[in-house]
Amino acid sequence: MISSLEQRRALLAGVPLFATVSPEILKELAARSSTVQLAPHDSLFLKGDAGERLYVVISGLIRVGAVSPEGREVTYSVLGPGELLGEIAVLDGGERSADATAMEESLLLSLERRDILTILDRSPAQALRLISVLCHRVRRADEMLDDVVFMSLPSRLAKHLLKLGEMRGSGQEKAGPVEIRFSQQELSEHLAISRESVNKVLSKWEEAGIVKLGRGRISVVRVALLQEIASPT
Amino acid sequence: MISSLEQRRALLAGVPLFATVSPEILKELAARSSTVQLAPHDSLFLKGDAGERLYVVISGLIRVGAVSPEGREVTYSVLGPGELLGEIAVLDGGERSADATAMEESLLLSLERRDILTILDRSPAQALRLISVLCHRVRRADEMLDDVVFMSLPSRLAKHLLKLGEMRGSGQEKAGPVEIRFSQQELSEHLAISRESVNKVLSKWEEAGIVKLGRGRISVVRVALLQEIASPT
DNA sequence: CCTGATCTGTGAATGGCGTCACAAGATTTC
DNA sequence: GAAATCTTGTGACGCCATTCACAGATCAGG
Repeated sequence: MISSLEQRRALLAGVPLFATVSPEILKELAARSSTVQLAPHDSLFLKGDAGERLYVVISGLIRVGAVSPEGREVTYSVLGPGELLGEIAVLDGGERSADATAMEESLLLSLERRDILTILDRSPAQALRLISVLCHRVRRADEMLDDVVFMSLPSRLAKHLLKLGEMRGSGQEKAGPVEIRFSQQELSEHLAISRESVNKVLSKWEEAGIVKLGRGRISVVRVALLQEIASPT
Repeated sequence: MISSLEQRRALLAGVPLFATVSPEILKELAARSSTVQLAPHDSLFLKGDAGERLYVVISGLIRVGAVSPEGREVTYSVLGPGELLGEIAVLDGGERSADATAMEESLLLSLERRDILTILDRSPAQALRLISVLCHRVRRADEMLDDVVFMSLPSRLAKHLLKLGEMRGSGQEKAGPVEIRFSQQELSEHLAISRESVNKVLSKWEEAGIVKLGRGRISVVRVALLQEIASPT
């Protein structure tokens, strides 16, 4: 558990967004920050909530998405260590624009809206950094739309697996096959496709020797082949 | 044609983004701005271009989207008078993230990247305004994704027609049926669905008395019914 | 160790939507 | 005014993915 102020300061300093913040302010920010720990499937906030806090992912994976009236889900993005979360509502003062849920054990730092606004107000350089984070969000959202509209189901699944692989793999490197620790049910929810379809595609891939399947686990044996499938062709 | 400096200043002043800019700066901005006139189907820029200019729509409609390798299209958004265009590349210095094309005769004001950056650097208030424009973009992109994933083809078409109707209708009010002046071919491209499907749905609606069809034209007779179809249910 | 709950694996039926193939009116062009 | 080009209208066909309906495997807890 992270409680030491110095630890929190160091974590904030490592976040790209705060790279240009002066040491004094960073220290103050760290002092005003708090931590949130989430177990898998815990919800951080729901679409429509009031949003007074902004989060930085320290460790773990957070899924940002929404649920349709009928209960189907979309995923807008999957965020990992160092990434910002919940900015939209904090910055424009509106409701949460999406649900945020932990995909695994996760630790976040949280900052208050007014602290953020104070910093932005004092430092144009800081505002510009935030602007570029937001630009990145827009680009990513557009890309997501491309994927859903243009790519086949197998391609989208392949791309998702590769992304999950590299997000969790960051640190342990290319030691052997990439392990994805999600059930087929979860994968299908991430991508808004049916569980059965996921299974059929994965089974084919297993036959082809691209992956190995286990309960709640997928080992990607031939990464290059998956990349081929994931590419638009 | 708009060439007078005073006219350009007035136009800029009307854009929400520049509402808090001081009169002197606004005047300078106006002096450094230029205008672009586009005929229907003219391209303003393409995805991948270098983006040194930001645009404000004065009149007309601009479609922002992309084309897949196979030639299919997605639409990220449709922008009308007062809206900003091309911010992403200008702000983060990257390539154009999408294609921008005029859907009808359109007039734009254009500003240079460095002029924008100067303003942002001088005024945190201005940066905050821009941040909220970007937040809006993200929300809209997410909504678009919802629509594509959750809504049926007829619902999406209905929603699109309603949107086009209100974007062009702004000014002429609810005088009689709403007229949409696009061919079924164009509508199908906007929504990344086939022309034939568009036709079949529209034909059903015509039978039901919801719309009246003509060459290159759709009159929405019963707006309320369309709204019903467009709602998620 | 037994019982539910959670996964995975499949096959059959269904349906939405794209593709293909035309046909025929409307517009433009020369 | 004849030809070429757009546009709308429709039916046939097929694919892809969802839904439904099970069955076996594995795991968690009383």
